[in-house]
Amino acid sequence: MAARRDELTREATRLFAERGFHGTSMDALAQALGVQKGSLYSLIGSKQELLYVTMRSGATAFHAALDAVPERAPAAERVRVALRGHLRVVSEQLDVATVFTREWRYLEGAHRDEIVAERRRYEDRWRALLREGVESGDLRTDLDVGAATLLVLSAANWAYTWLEPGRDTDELADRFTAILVDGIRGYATRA
Amino acid sequence: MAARRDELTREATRLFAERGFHGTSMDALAQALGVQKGSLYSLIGSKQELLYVTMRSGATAFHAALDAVPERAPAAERVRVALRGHLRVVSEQLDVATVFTREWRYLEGAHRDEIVAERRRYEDRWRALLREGVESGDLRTDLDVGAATLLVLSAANWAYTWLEPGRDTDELADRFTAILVDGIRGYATRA
DNA sequence: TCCCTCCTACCGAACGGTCGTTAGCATCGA
DNA sequence: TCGATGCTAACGACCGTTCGGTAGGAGGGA
Repeated sequence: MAARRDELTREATRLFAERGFHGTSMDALAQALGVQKGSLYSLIGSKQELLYVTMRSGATAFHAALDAVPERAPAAERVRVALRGHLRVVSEQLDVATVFTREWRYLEGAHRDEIVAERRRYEDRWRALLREGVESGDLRTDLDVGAATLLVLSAANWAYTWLEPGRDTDELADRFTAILVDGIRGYATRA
Repeated sequence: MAARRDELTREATRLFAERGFHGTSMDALAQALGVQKGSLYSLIGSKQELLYVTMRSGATAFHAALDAVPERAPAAERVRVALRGHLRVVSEQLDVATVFTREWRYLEGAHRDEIVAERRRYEDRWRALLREGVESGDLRTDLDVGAATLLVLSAANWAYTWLEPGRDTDELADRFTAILVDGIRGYATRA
């Protein structure tokens, strides 16, 4: 049941991703559903609520991807799996990922606080993953964990701007991991 | 002369960065200047034009930063200088950088085409920089230049979200460069 | 010095249109 | 019969933009 409501939230996510939250009117949304804009309010309480349900499904998807990272494994392997998971979410739910990383600032009130906290928690989990790698000796002891976290999260958060839906993201994640783990320096110039 | 107009574009950039283009009304802009909204139109032709001048100064700033990268120098050093330049622009002109990377899609018509081309050219210049590093032997011959470019541009483009204005970005750029060049792998686990 | 013209900046009011939202009523399948 | 879904019409607020008018100063010619 509530199939029509799902249709609405899906269409809303798509338009929010394409034109932005403020750039999408309830009227445009209604037209996409083939319906009068007043009719939308028998399916949803407000435009804000529409944004919120998108954000919630984004938060759920990204955290679920991190849940699949094995507790006991070499750090490089854990990074690889985490990056694979993140990029897979982005490519399989590109609109959700786009809205989640770009439009969260237009949430208001308690919903906003909640989503901001979820985003922060996601970053903290990544930071912990890298810190544990240093502590276990898998990663270099002089690694700047803060900078490394920033770097990998940048790659993850920027992916929605260039990732084509349906692309093989596992291989891509592995390439990123390879660069992160071993660096770009030429063999000949290694000190 | 035209001092008042500069004041307007500066305030517009600030508000576009804070609330987004569609989230900023001409009325809010006028209030920030202490003026009636109709009065803005003796200083600027349209809201679109206001967005465009911000985008232009962003494009100019980022390209100028890349111009300062030495032609003949080890690739790692060139990456370091380029990254320093980019992050310096972001921190010194945070609002401009924010609008440039986040609000460009709301430009319309020919202005949009122009700015999109500038953004693409900037990315191409980065890609060339890394490719030349491989060709000169400074960077590993098996480096995936596309993935490496994506990685470094992600870090650059995401910086506006976390960089605090006035922070020492040179040191930060060097830390990023160090990770990119040598990787995160622990010495003990090096193959 | 005076006058006239031009320019910049702003005013207050209004334009037609769109915004998100609400109310009351109709339809229809379960 | 009842809940889900949709309609039409309207609400007040706000949108970006245009308008005619005006204050004040700069510049130039007589």
